[in-house]
Amino acid sequence: MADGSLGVSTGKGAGKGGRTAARIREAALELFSRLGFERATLGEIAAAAGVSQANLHYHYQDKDALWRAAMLDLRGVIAEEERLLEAAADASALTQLRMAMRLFLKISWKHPALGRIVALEGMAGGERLDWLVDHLLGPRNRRLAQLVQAAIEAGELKAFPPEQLVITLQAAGAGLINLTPLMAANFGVDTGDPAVREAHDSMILDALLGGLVNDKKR
Amino acid sequence: MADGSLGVSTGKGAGKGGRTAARIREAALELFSRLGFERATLGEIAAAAGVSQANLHYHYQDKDALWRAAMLDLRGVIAEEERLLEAAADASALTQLRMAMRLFLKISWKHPALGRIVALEGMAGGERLDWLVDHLLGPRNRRLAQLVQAAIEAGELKAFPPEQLVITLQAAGAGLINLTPLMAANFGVDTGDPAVREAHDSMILDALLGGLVNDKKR
DNA sequence: CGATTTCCTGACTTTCAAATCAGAAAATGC
DNA sequence: GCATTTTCTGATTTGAAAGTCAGGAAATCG
Repeated sequence: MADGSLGVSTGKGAGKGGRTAARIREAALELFSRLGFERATLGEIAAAAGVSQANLHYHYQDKDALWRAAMLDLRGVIAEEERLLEAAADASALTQLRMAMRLFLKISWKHPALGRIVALEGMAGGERLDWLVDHLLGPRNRRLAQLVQAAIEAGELKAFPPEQLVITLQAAGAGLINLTPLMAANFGVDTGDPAVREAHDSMILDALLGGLVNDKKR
Repeated sequence: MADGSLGVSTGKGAGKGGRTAARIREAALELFSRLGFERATLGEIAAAAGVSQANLHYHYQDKDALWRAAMLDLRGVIAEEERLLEAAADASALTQLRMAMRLFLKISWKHPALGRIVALEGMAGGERLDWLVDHLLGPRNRRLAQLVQAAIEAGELKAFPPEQLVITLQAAGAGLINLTPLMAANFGVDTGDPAVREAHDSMILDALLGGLVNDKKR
């Protein structure tokens, strides 16, 4: 049964096969998100996963299907974020927003593929972006925009267009993480260094987000 | 044959040949920066430029050479930025930095290809990124980092790692511009709208950069 | 155990884009 | 005008990656 049925174990003897499919998706996610859809070849993905190239076609019909399956693995990441945020639904909008930003940074360091995919496909447009908006990004972004809107209405945040603010905060937060190769090539800075990461997070939280807050509330 | 309509060049003398090559580079820059090197095909570029695919190989040896030639067209953009900044070399570091940010936004709206290229190749790494750092990005980024360093030493800016701040400000400033297709797909927002652009620029300048400045200087 | 299904691979075919080439068209020079 | 060079194109070749397939290995089941 080569239907490429998402990581969830189907019970019975899916032990080995499911793991192989998962390894393939992991390798695919890494390469797709770093290089983009066309630049990442099935040969590379197969090699990274330690399987034959033909095996990719056993588990997934074609390259597009593999791409979608790999992207769906990120749904768990988004869901976890949502779960944690809902636990704080009672706090002020600004507090929730700060928490969302912290979560976003944490997730971006742990799963850099998500931010890279947004950047890659968000610039290119087309069918894959539409698919991502439908299946992964749309609800999350709209929810965050509502949160920003609420913070503005509560007078806690300067009045900028919520959609633009959401996207810009994400771009600012994920920028350095996405641009790890540039940091290395241009400055010799290693973003794997915990000191770099901490400096980055406090820069985003203290400085950037701080600048958006209404002075009277600071 | 095809539709050789483009024949009549308005320019005189050596106008035609140079103009054709320039049109090819323009089309190449747009497509390379939006889609990335491999996703952009020579066929598309040729069609966008209104010439045959073989013509691309007449003016440029191969796809790589065309890519580099298209990138070099951006040197003029960088040089212009540098020229304007040098005119204000006497102002305080913070003033220069604000000016640099304004310039960066203006340039990013006018030449969105530059920001997209940084994002695309800066994420992927590899030979093309190294080439870009050597020929286009390196000096500019290091100069900006020095400016930030000076502003910090003058006590005008909070003390964050200059390289990280430079990259993050660029990511924040170009984020929405790069992600124009995402803004359209996810929110139906058209970044061509002047109102959107103005709101974005003031958001970046007032809020984000404002947040980085030392309170005592505000 | 043998039978059956699931999983996986090497070898092959197809497809598509990059690169080449011979020569036509247009510009330039005499 | 004719000759020469430059510019450009259609047709073709080349190469690399996607996709197919027959069958082998391994797990599962009676």
